[in-house]
Amino acid sequence: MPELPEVEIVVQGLIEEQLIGKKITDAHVHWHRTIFTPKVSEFLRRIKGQIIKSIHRRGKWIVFSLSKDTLLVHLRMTGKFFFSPKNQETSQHTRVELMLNDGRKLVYEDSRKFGKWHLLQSAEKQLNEIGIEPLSKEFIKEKFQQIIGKHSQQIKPFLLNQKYIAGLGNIYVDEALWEAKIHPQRKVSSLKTKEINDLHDAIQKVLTKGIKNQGTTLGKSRVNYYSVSGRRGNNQLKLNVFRQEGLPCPRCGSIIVKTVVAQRGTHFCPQCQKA
DNA sequence: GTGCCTGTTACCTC
DNA sequence: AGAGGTAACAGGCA
Repeated sequence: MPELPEVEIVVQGLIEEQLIGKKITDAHVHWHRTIFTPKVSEFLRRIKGQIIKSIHRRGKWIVFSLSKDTLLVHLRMTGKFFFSPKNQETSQHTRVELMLNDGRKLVYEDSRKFGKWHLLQSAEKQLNEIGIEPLSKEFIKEKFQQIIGKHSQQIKPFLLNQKYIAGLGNIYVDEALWEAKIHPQRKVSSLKTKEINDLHDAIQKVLTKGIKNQGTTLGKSRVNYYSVSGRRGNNQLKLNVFRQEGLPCPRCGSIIVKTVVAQRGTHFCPQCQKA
């Protein structure tokens, strides 16, 4: 599910729902392996009584600054947050609940159980391991050229690797490569300066558009992406290549194809994006 | 029912 | 270093 735009909308939703300033009075963990660090018993003991001071996004991580610790949450494929009245019955896919001092609870649901929580004294180590924020003012063309360097890898797995650029996933990588007219299997080292610059702009364009459209919600079921307030995104209606195989390319009219690159379903226009 | 697919990442071997 | 495979899981879909 969630890539940078979706995580950004989730963070905005948590803030809109007035989570900042609330105290965590208690916590329930229904699936122990969601809590990656520390042990569940210590997690419960430590998180109780802490106040949520601020919330922001770094790559695909949600970063909660608490009174004493930092809580990092990665939604992976199907993680989602919403608020419920404290006495609401726990639903099937609820993995963690944080009881708040305002009569509500913050519910974390994750049907596939891939999501991970870390409660840490400092999140520096985890957050320093990931690459540059593509929507930050530091992400300028010269910087991107430098990051691209002379890697021999294919461009698609390079962009998916969080240690180079933070926050891109399968949807937005396919969209950005289409936008920049670059074949997903081009070697990074073969890209010309013009192509790198085009790709830089394309990355910012597709992410900004995703945020503007409130994220991408594929399919109809509950396991897909929904905002904190339960809204679907709209970006799935605006995609140019992702899951558009068999349809005409919006730019040239050739038929969009789907292949596998780096074990991931990959969509591109064979006419606009030459190998 | 069966088998295949999925928006993420970590880990393994070659 | 990087490619390719597998795994963690559960549900949707043909």
